[in-house]
Amino acid sequence: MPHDRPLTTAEPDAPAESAASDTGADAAAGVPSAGPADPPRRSAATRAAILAAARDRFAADGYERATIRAIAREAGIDPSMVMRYYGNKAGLFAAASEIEVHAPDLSHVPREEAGARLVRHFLERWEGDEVLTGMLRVGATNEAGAERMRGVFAEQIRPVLTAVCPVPEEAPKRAALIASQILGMALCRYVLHLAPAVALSNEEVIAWLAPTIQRYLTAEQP
Amino acid sequence: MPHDRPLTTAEPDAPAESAASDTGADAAAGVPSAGPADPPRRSAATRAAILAAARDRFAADGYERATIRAIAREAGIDPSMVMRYYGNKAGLFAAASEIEVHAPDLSHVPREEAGARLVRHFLERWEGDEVLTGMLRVGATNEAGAERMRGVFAEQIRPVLTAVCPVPEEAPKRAALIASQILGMALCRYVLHLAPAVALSNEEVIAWLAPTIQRYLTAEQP
DNA sequence: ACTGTAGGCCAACGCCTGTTGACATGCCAA
DNA sequence: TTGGCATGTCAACAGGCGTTGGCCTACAGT
Repeated sequence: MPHDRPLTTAEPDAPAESAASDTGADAAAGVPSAGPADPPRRSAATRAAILAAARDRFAADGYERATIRAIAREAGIDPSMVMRYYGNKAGLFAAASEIEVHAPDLSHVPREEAGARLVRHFLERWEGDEVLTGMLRVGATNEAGAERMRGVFAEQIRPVLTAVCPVPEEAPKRAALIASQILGMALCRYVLHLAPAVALSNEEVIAWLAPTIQRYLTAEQP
Repeated sequence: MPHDRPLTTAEPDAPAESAASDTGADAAAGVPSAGPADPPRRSAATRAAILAAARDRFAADGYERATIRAIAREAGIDPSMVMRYYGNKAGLFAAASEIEVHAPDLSHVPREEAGARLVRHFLERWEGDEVLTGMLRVGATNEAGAERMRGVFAEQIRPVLTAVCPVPEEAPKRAALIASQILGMALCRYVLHLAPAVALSNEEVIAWLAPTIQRYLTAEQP
């Protein structure tokens, strides 16, 4: 049963070079010139096109239904190019699923406004970037997607809350509670399309959820 | 692109009979003898085995990765039997994904205990039946799965809350809020396996979530 | 005892998938 | 000018998928 290891091998050999030649692999990661004197690779545009198409297809179709052929077609290149630049499908996903949540700095926000601030930020974030919805989709079915979401939680959400948490040891627990409410609302609105959840206005969502988040963040443990 | 209509055709021709002979199709739905004088079909055991295996595979692997061949293997029969009894993969999924949430009757529960009661019920429900986790998984990626979850919400969750809602018109909105928190926690604990969410004891979850649910249920609109 | 039919298996179909290797092209340095 | 190498295309591979139709077996009604 080869599908028992969906793509847990993504990290080890993700940016695999088929030939030992690809020195400019980081160009696609957002750092155009990090090496000592690397020539601006002509393939940068293609890499970016592949990555954009991959994000699009993964977000819309999930991991399994998003095919390399469809991604290549959308990027306007041959499927074999995807393999050359990203090794295999798992490697492509690993590269395409790097997401930035831009959690707001709460240390200069009045304590009692933190909840509303958080909810509003994530609401806007979610509606402005369908990749987040896609990650939720993939994270539910695919182990690598789930791992990516755990990473985002640990590296981007938890630290922000730890900074404002009176008792830092409680931060992970409180962060998980907050994540559960925010992800749950995103799931109902943007993935499941639950009618009453979709019908809520953004301001309604904020008004209802902010006190919840506020309590998870600052109330003493029950 | 044939995968643009994943299985929205599930409902129309789900229990398709290949030959016009299968009069006992409802036997698998839990009603062993509903017809006037139907002979107890010998195939009932096979149908049940297929259904059990299908629930298992769909829940563990999601819709796309759960293959008919694997389901048949687990049920100990030939893949073609699945087609005979359930028409196609979409029909099998439609039959296998009928879930009963058994939402508790809240009309005889003290108003202020309703939140805790709900959280406890769903927590136990979720831990006792991995099919619920599977539905969450499938609902995130697959349109038919999402439709099924919307159905469960509309037919099993909303009515229970409408019965105890002071202003019945607000019931859908409040039900959606409650669903967002409960599904969100289930997502973090049982699907994403977010470490701090998994680490929470059931009593902790209840203590934290009950006031939230209670407020969504009974507080006046903000 | 005979026969119709439901239950079940087997082998194959056409299609799509991820992945690979051979081959063309064009840029850049020597 | 000539070589090497990055870029890219094409065609094919092996395998898995959902699905189909034919064939065998055994039970039930007459």
